[in-house]
Amino acid sequence: MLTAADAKSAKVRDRILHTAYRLFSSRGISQVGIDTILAESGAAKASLYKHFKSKEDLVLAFLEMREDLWTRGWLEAGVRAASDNPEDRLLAVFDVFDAWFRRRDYEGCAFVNVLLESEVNSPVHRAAARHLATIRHFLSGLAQDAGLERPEELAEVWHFLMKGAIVSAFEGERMSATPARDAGKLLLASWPKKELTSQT
Amino acid sequence: MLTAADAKSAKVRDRILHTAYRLFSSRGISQVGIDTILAESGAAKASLYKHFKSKEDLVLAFLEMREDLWTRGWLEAGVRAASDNPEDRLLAVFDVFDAWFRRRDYEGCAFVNVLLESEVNSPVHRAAARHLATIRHFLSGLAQDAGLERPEELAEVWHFLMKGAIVSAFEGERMSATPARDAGKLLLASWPKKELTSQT
DNA sequence: AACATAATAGACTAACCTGTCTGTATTTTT
DNA sequence: AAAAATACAGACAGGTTAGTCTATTATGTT
Repeated sequence: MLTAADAKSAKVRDRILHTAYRLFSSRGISQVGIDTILAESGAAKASLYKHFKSKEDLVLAFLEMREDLWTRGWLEAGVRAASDNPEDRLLAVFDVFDAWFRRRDYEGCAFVNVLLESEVNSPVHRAAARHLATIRHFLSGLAQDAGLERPEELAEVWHFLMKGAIVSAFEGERMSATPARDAGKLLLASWPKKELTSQT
Repeated sequence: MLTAADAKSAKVRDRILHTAYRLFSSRGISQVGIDTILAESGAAKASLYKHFKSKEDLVLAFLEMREDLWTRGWLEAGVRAASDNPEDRLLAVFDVFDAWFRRRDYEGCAFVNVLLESEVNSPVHRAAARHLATIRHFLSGLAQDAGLERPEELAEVWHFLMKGAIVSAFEGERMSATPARDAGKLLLASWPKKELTSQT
């Protein structure tokens, strides 16, 4: 049963997690201390350690939230809204990225950032890799729908272009979505397509 | 005049820098403390701060050294040794990467790592971006030699594939050089080439 | 041999970090 | 209204960090 006390407790957890989300996204994990999160969320230390057993646990929750909000709620939704055609949807990734890179508060891809700053094979590192695989899974679905051969290999290569453009944008090259999109178009044009076995 | 005292002084500086190089390369900047570098190099704290005015200064020296050893001494040299043909040299980047990714001590690209873990617009961040631009400059030279149109755009896209493969390898996908190379080959095949204005 | 230079060793400051624990106020349940 | 659960505030422990400073030792120069 869901009591009013539980609801309030969840509220504090949310406040902490949302503050952590904002701070971790923009400054990275190791650059944000527990105390900062507590100060900005107005929560007490005991509350944090009631809802999360450690900072690492909070980071894992942040990554989950990032997948919800960024991967699914923003990237996938934006791509699906852009077109009904699977090939166009693949290209639309870079249109969505273009708007992202131009944001003044552009902060790079949290999954890549966390992956590179965490210790190899640590739970956080593995989680970041898992969330990146989720993105590739979405891409290979699009490639499959587009009737492309070796959809998983295309997804991998597509992800190379995405990650490369993300890093370049972080270098200050905020227009990098355009050449990435163009390269993607060239690739798609020469990528082998499956024969249709039946027609309507 | 170069005295023997200067030579000894330079020796200590080198010992510190080489140790910093090894540690920064494998663990990143913020995960390596001054004390660790001193302990492993057997140098004294005063010696470090005699030769480098701060940790940031040491990091900048590390990045310079990384360009010498990694970019020029390893990547560029390896690519040039692989072939005389400019297009083949572009593809050879991924052959060199393939061996790199398979190393047990593969530690990712130090420039990308440092770029992502340093504060935007800080001296270290800008230096990392500068060293990445050096790599692109090398690539666009190859593209130019290959007679490709818009050599700088090809270099940018090529760098996307490289950085994407580097990050993927860090996720654990140690075979990522192969699809990157294949995608590069496809791209090269459809990339426009300059008309020859004269022939021998 | 005397002097100068530079290295080593390590104490120390002041600031940060994560995580525990104590006490108090607030709110919810009974 | 009493009891239980939770949040808040903050002290505290035990660790790390970058950088300064003081001695002492070793080496090179004159």
